[in-house]
Amino acid sequence: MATLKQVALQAGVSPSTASAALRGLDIVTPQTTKRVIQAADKLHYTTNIPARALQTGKTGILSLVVPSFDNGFYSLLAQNLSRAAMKSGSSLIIQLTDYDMRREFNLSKQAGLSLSDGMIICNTQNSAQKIRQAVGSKFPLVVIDDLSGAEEGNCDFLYTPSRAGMFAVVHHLVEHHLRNIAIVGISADVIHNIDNHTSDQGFHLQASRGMYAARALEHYHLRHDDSVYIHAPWTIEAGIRVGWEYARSVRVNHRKPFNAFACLNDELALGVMRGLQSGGLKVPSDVAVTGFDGITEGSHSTPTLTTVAVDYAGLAQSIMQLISSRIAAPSASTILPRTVIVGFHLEERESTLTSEKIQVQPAS
Amino acid sequence: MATLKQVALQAGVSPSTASAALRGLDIVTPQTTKRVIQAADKLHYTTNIPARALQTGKTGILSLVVPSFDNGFYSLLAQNLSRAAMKSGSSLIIQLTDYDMRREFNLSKQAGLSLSDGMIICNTQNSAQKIRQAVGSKFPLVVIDDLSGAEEGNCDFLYTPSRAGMFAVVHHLVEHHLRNIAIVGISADVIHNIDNHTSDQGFHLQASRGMYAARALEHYHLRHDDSVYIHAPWTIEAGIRVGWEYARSVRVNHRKPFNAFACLNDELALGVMRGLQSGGLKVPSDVAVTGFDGITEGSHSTPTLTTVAVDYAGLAQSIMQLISSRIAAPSASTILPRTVIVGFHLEERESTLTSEKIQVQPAS
DNA sequence: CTGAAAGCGCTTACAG
DNA sequence: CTGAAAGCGCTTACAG
Repeated sequence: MATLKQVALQAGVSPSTASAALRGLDIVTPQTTKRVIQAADKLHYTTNIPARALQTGKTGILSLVVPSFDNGFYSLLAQNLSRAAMKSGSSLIIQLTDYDMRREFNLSKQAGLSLSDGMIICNTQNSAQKIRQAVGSKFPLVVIDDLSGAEEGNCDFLYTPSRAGMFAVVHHLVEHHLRNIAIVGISADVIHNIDNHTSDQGFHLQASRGMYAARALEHYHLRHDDSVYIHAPWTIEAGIRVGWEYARSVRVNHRKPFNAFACLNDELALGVMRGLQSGGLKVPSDVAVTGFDGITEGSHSTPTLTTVAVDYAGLAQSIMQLISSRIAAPSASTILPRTVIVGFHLEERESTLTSEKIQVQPAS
Repeated sequence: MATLKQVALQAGVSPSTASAALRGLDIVTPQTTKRVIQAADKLHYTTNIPARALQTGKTGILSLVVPSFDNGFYSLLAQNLSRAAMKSGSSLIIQLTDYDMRREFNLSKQAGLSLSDGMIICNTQNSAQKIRQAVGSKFPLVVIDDLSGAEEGNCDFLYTPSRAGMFAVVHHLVEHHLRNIAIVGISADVIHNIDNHTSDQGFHLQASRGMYAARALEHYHLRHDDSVYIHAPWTIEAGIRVGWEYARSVRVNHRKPFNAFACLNDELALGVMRGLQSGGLKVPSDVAVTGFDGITEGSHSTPTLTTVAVDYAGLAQSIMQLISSRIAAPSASTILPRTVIVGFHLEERESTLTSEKIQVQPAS
């Protein structure tokens, strides 16, 4: 490995000049710059990152902390962020918490160390405030779907489009005459208590997405008594159970209380479809199903899944902007916390495909 | 951020002693060690990685280069490797090539630089030899399912269990009376020419897995004329097309030439099932389907997919062993190239579930 | 515009 | 067993 010193020697300049030339500083003559670059090429020089990092304090590495890749949301996030990082010349270290509180905390702590310039985290076990403690007060930090909802911790917040997304889903269902909608992934209890103790309990995403679903039902004058909310963890397994149970109750009672299941994420929706089908119900003709996230699996399932497809490229881009600006900022300056809500589009697929579609006039 | 110097001062020793103490070298008195550790704790000291790296040449970072996370194989690999790396105190940088040759080459080059201690790559566009060129001759390198099959490049090779896996699949199908087996994902041409120009064309995995499938058919005295091999890229989309086409031909000709489709990877298998079903055929009663890889989607599909489930934890562990030993080795010493074939088990699921199962005596 | 000097925070011989 | 010195490969003020 050639060093800067060798390059400087080869080019007949001092290391300082070589350094400036290679970084394209315009305080150096075009000619010398050229000479230096040629020398560098000849020697296959590449700057030693740790050495530069030691001096500048910047490694060009970003940390991404997510619970797991089992949920397609996180692997899409990782994939898009990895691309975006590469484009801006950074590398991405990806660490998994496996939904473990201590590991989440420790990984944050590590990230705040000397290795990376900033961290993006999908924290599921510790509040943003706690994460901030772990990384240190000045460390660039982006929190995705903040679990506390408190937006404390002096970092940048990024949210999936729960409000607009759930409204779009309900609008879409109503357009298709599907007016008996169950909301899967939230209990009526939580909906009722949302205003009392919103955010201090660590499942803000679930609660807020559920709440917006409830608001959307009201908005379109749909049934929204307690029986409409079906509690379930946001996993495929839980979804299967919900679908299966419902199918069983239909068989027993000879009644179909719902014609659509709006699930609060895709995993759940995928499970629900499977459960319904193995229970003998047809999707969408007996019951339509919708998801939220736009994970890849939903485009390959049988039937394919109508869902709120998050704009992952945009998500990654926003993250890079937020974090880059903090990394670039002189440490003295304070950028105030910012909040970004990601874009989406409603991906209409087979799971809500009914023959007729009507034009809906939303209630004012 | 506290520095080693400050810790030393606090503990009343020299930086060199503090350094040795913190690294647990036994050349330092237990008492002083203890004092140093206490001082470090008190000051929340953590060693500056770039500074250490500058000195030692080791960053504790490993690079993983994969094409994309769209194929569940790569995200499972990443997930398991990330865990394994964490366990041994390293971090994992994950980079995506998007199946682009230049990017694959450039990322390898970067990895060989000063940032990471070693690289694990699923190269799909450049031969191992080319990758070796990019990273430099001494850089620790593990190649997964080497695309050239030439095993040149002086690195460690890791393979998925194509031979044993395909034999297990065919054995399983035969046990279930499914003796008319199509192999999906390889053309008869390649099978015929396998011995002539095995490996020089950059799709060794496809060719060798296909070849072992062919051998397995022969072994069990099954039909293995050309019509049995169905060419298709290893993607869901291609699989859908294959399944759909077959269903159509069955409708037209009123004949079912196959009762099982053994697909060379899971993506393909998932697509085939979908294509068959939307073409009106039932899986497994009309045609059984098997995959290869054991990606998560196969446990959630309808029906769930019988597949060769690779031992991902073992895979990750093997990789860590291979690469750690090279990193630890004094640069003078040369470790000869090693080859590891990963373990697996045949995951029997619904896609091959038939009522009866027979005991097979493999042909000798 | 260019170069000599200092230093980032560690580890590694080498004396004592 | 411990410490003073040198140095890893850069960049950053500061003179010229």
